[in-house]
Amino acid sequence: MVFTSNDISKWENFPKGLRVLLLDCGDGISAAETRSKLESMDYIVTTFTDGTEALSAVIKSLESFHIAIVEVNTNDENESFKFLEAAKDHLPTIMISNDHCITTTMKCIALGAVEFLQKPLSPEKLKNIWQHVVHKAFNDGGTDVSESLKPVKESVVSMLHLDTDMTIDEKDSAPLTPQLKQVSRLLDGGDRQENINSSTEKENMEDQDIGESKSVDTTNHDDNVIVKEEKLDGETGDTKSEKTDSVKFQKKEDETTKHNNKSTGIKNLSGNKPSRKKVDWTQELHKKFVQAVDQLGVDQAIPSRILELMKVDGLTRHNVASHLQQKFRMHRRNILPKEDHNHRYIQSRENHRQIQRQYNGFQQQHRPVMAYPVWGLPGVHPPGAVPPLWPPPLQSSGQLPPWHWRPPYPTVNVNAWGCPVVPPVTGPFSSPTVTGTFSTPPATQLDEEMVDQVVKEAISKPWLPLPLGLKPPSAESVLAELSRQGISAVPSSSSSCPINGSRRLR
DNA sequence: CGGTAAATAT
DNA sequence: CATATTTACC
Repeated sequence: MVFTSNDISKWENFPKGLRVLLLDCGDGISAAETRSKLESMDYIVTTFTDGTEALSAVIKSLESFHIAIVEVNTNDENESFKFLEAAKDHLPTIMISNDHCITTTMKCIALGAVEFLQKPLSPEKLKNIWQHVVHKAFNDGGTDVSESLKPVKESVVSMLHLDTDMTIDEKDSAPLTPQLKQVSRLLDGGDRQENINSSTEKENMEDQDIGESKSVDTTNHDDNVIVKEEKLDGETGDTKSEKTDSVKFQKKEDETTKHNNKSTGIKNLSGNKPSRKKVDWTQELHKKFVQAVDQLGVDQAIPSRILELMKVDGLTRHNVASHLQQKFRMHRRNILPKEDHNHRYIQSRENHRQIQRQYNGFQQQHRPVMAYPVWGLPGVHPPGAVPPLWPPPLQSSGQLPPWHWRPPYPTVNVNAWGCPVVPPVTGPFSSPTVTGTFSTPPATQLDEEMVDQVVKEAISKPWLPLPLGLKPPSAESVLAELSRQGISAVPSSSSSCPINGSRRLR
């Protein structure tokens, strides 16, 4: 697996080191108790009994706090509220109290507290407060947010860059910035995008948001839609020549099944001027491509055939050939060594590449959710399941990024609190992401690093044959599966020859 | 046509 | 600077 025991331990320690400003204007007793609880969480606590001092500390950033927790004393609330109002813009501020009155709670929230916690505090309640920090760091960008949150944001950003970023289509790599403008989709009346979380705007609501929902919960949320935006080609002066017309990649969903189409890869911009060139190999498209190749069998996967099977209008044989060549065969060669002498060379070279390449570009964009998603395509047409989402649809609000994938470079800013920025997701979500993605390679003795490399490779390049004994389904199995699903043959034109073996003449 | 390499675009 | 995709060629 991708995990090393080390990583896991880091996970568990995660929120550790969060720097908390604790303000309790009342008796020092409850403060001491609270402090103790916070410290038991491994947070670094600094207690204040004077609101003004506390505020001063926040503003001067003498200490870099990540979050403030303020005790609301039933008798003297004002001091607390005063602090809250002044500090809320700088730090996410949580109010705590023995007073369980809804009015008090409401007031706290209304005044800008990110959360109101009833005492007694419990580890459960304290465990996730870091989420407010991240939320604040992100959504309250600009302004007066405490400097201490900057590093937090950077860390998270770099982490998210891993996968998030690209998912949203290079241009608006702003998923990280407060304004995640999902303007986009000016295209076809498609509008599948069911929800685009716009947690961004209206900062005023923001706080309440959190308050109500009880916690920011950056964890999961099922897949969301990808904000995909068709590039309006700068189609400048296309007046003559390019008879671009036909090139609208029509995605004809062969699968009539519901198929939640998340980011639609190729979309025909309504009325757009057909993009003349440049095929966008998105999930949809690639998926078709892969299906086609699969059906044909790697051996007979030949551009023209693939093209037919894909049934994508406007796609040219060349596009396909190129994709095929570049994405499949090229790699296959490097991986499936042939000559012994060259072997070593190639191998090491490949390794080297991997290390350098790190996560970016194509690979990043399309990090598969499953180890061998596409080839497996058990669910190509299956009415119910549409498994392989090549470029994983993480996105918007609570996409749960595979944070566990250690970025190649230091992502976690040392100034940020805690070790890794891996959320201590404890819910049901954590496992799915992490597990079952691929079978452990039989790499008994191999160095962990190496295994890691290989696995990453496999994960990141679904179009490749699996290394280390993992093998893609045979064409037969794929066909079998297809027929099992009632798709015994490819309909219409030419190909209805389910038996891939037969090559056709043409 | 199918494959590649070189050229470009990102 | 590396990768993705398109073009040019064989």
